[in-house]
Amino acid sequence: MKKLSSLYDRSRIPLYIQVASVMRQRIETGHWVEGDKISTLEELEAEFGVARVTIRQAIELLRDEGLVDAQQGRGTFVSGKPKHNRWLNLANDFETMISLVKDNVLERVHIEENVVLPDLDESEGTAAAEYTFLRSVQYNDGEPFSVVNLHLAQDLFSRDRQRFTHSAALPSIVEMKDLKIVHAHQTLTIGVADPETADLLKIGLGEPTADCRLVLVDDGGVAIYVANIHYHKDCFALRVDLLKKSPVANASRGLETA
Amino acid sequence: MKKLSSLYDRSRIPLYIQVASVMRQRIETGHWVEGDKISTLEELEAEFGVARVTIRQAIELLRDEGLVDAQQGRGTFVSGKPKHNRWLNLANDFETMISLVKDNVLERVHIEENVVLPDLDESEGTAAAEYTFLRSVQYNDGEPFSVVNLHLAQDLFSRDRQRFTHSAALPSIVEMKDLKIVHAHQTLTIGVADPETADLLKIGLGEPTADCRLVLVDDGGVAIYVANIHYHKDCFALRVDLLKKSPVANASRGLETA
DNA sequence: CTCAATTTGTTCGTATGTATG
DNA sequence: ACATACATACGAACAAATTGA
Repeated sequence: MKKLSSLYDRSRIPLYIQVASVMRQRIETGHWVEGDKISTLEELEAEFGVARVTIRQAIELLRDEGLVDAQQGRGTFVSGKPKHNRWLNLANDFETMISLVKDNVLERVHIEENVVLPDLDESEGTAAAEYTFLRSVQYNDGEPFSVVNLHLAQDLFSRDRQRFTHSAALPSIVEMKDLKIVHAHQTLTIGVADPETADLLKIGLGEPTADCRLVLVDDGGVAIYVANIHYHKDCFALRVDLLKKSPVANASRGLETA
Repeated sequence: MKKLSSLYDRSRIPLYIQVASVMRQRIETGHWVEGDKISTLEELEAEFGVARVTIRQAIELLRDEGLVDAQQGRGTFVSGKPKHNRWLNLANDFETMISLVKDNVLERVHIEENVVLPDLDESEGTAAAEYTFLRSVQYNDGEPFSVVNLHLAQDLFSRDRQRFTHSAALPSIVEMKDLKIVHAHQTLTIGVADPETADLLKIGLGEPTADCRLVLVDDGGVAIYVANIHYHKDCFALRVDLLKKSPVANASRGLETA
């Protein structure tokens, strides 16, 4: 039998899904424009190095999503763009971050007091004795776009249980005048959704997410705020202005990037 | 439990791969520590709500990766962490970026002169009449970690063909004293690998990548440098210092470089 | 209008992969 | 380990719709 394509060997994800992903991206990025006739099955067959039926399966997927319209004898045409909600969620400075977070609609799904920090940090301060673990889901237009797993120093949480329980923690923290944040940083990576995250974000298990680790350290060198945030990959974009030293002026939500 | 069965509906990725992803993540995050005996097949079976054989298939995958060691009659033990090479490739300011790029080992895989910019930009300057398209792969330790698709204004390229052909473009550009960059920004999203990118990065078709669009605009408002960079998801991390050097004193928001 | 070329749609047979019990 | 069911992928052939010479 013919070997499966070499690309397929590298990831065991079904071929037709891989192909569909690529075609979907081409539509999204405008490489294939709406109304255009895309390559014929034979061309695609050759380009991707897969069987005709496999291409058809991929097109079938896109058709179900309303992205293409295949007409016998004529060709396959792009019939729409995937609605992508790219919100600029992340900020490059503390001020912007606070202002963004303040308006977030969130739902606390889990709270557990008096826990220890599970994964000790490397060089981002020392751990407090006890933390409160808070998991929340952030919504935009009723759709979940991120899951926040926050370890908040227990003594901080105890100071205003009510507020920390029902609203975003960050604004509450900055309002504590006696508290000095001497260090704050974000590290962004790409991860995969575990069962809980997948469930909360309504995505598939193992699908990619933008993972952001946000740590605040006080003047005692203690990591008082350790958050692991998983963003839905389609609801995430980060814009960095490379020349301006001042905060980016993009405080508005719902801003399109493409 | 059929909790996972419903998750499975959302992503047609084979179940045992999804399960393996989760287990891999547990090892990576330290939820399962090296040397530990992980849950028995029966427990996992119950937790994930899948058949015993499916769990075994997942464990088989992890065993091939050297992450676990299954011993008949004893149990399955964590035998190692996935080695991930997380290099901090991206920068938040222009100077840092240049210094990072300068040392990059890259291989030009494709050059095409006198092309037009394919996807016109939204609000990031006007397009030049003609561009040179350069595709290169960046290596670290012999492993490819990013693919750069660059559209460079044709007149710039013509000024030093030799150099642009064989080394990174960014340093060459900043050295042109008569050229004024008035705007530079990066936008980061999560995308999927198309056939060429997958081939060059040695990953599977449709696997997630960190996509970075980098645009430089000169004092004429022309986008002279438009790059779409695809980073291997495991070779990518972006660290943002939220307090450092950023004027937290919100008053100082002047200093326009235009 | 017919013919031929093009292009999508359908079906068959076969092999292998996935998942259950 | 086995039996079963269904999904995935291939190649090839054929059917049906469209287009234009």
